Amino acid sequence: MLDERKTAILRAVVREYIETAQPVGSSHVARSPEVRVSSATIRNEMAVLEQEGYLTQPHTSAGRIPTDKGYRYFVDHLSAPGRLDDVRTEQVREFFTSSHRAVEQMLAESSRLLSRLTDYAAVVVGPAVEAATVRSTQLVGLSSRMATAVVVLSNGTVINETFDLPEDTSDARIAAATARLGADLHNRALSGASAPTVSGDANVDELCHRALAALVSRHGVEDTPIYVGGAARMATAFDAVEVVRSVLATLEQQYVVVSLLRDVLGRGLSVAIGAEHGIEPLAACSVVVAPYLVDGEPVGTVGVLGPTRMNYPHALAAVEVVSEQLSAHLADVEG
Amino acid sequence: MLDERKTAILRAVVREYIETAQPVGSSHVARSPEVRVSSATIRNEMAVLEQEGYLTQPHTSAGRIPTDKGYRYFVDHLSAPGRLDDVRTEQVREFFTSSHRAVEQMLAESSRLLSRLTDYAAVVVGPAVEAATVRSTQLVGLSSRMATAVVVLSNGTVINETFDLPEDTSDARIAAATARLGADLHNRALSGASAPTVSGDANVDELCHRALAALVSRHGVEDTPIYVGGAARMATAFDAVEVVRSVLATLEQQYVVVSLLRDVLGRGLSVAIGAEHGIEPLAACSVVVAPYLVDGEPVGTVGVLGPTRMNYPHALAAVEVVSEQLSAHLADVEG
DNA sequence: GTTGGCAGTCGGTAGGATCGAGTGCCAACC
DNA sequence: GGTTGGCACTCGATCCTACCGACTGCCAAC
Repeated sequence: MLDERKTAILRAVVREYIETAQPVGSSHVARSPEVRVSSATIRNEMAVLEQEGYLTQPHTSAGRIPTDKGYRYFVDHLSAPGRLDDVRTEQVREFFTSSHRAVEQMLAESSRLLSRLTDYAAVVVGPAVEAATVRSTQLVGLSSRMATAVVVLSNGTVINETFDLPEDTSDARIAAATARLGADLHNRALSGASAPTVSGDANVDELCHRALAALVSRHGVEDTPIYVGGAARMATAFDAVEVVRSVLATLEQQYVVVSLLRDVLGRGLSVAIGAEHGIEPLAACSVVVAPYLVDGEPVGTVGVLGPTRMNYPHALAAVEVVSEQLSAHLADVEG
Repeated sequence: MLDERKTAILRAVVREYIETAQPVGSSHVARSPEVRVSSATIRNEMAVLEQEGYLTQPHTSAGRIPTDKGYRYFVDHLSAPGRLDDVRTEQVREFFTSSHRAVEQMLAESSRLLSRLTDYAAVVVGPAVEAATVRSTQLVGLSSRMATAVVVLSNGTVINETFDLPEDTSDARIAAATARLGADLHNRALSGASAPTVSGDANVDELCHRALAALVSRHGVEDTPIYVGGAARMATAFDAVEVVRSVLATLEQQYVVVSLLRDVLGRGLSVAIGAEHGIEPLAACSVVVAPYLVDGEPVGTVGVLGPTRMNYPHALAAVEVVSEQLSAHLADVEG
């Protein structure tokens, strides 16, 4: 735990660095009104803060910048909760009252909204397939050889997969299989679904089996869809083109992002700073995430991805508001 | 039309510049085996090529780089058709024989494949909703207030939208509306669908009306989904971070990309170089596109987006192969 | 028409001087 | 003993200069 003066100095350094992206020196800190000692004293304190790992120097004779540990202390102890300004709050409210699209589109647009609010990239992870139950199942023949299986889940999402038809499949058999699957799956979780009970017709059984196999095998946790909004803003956040490239490349790997955001699903509004999340190409990034809830249960997450020197109070406020509003509007769907 | 010698020189300049990204001087061209004159002669010829707008100098005393017009002449007259090497061809074939996902996933993965093949960003525009007919319609109640409408189209894509339920909607009425919509829409194009014929039940009519309104209003040409693969590779193609940012920002604007790729839908395999496509933020980019066909009709497009100094023969070959394979595999669905 | 030669241009790089923001340390001070 | 002003020192950033080298355009000779 840091004493009051170190606290004030650390806070001033973090604030200043977030704003200017320049290493901050003792004289800058001395100008801050909440620090009432001379720059010499500040220098001494900053040296201590560096020894203890809260600050670092890019090179001798430069100012200090916060380390991951420094940012961590800042978000845990030094930053006020943070509120979204009225204009932005209004934006969010207006967005959610006017938007009435399918759940998938709503999530995609939420990610864009969150990105606009914060000027960082935003990520939304869709509701977990496992947690939802099946509301409706439908098999539709597309050609003599192929069909598609469509499932509507209780959370409002729709998943579909195509599969090959067995020989000699008639429309009647597809209808029969639809009915059978509907009965078997209704109000059950898709993930737990086993092979359907055997009917009299081998062809129908085979149909059910293939449809179910296609659906289950391709909609596990790793396959949960993600929606990335404002990826272009990463290019403004970092000036090293190589960092931009590797961050964007990582964002394209759906399963990495899903597992990253899923990790924090149970923790409520939270922050992962720099290397904390353990994904090496994103070591220069911080993530602010919050789950959105349906019936009090977390089912998915929204998050903001920015440089470690992101504006945490603002990002936290934005993520919180969006996750709340999203929860409220998804509750309409599920309620 | 250029004489043979100018042709050879222009070709050499384009090839060299594509490879090295450095302005190429007369002596470099002289080293090319297909040019059998001295560098002095080449200098004269290059001066003419510059006057005529095929080449330009970044500054005096630098080599020449091709202009958009120069690239245009190159792709129209100077480059061999281009074949994909065997390893890559095999990759494509393997990809398409092993991939049996829903149409949407197949398109998304195709964009990633194309990006891997070329090392540029790739874009796939989904099949036009207008061209497809309805195979199946289903309304599913999600809560007492909301329902979702799911439509399977003949091209294998599935679209869905949620809408508010009127008061006092029973499951029976939803079923009735499903049946009515199914009858009205079956084998028709969704875009041409008008309000369904009036039934005896006002609530059912209202249901049909709302479902149809939600579906039609949000699935026009502008709303066609796009799949962008390998956007991160734009960061490698350009070193100016500002260009990267504006290109990525443009790629996020779905309707811009859709209209860009739709423009060339009827033209077969084609190339838009630099400013030709008229989208200002993409002036530093070229696009190689080809439609994919179902029943001989173009329904969507695949394309590669790279810097104007992209490897056109290679990109053309890759786009062509992928569009062909995609057509063939979508034919399975629709056939 | 082609060519070798040559003067001239100009970006890029290397070396050197300077500047200034910032540090660590120390002696003096309260 | 904690705090402070002062001071020597460090080191990146900036600017200048010189220089190199890759070009070009032009011209006279072939």
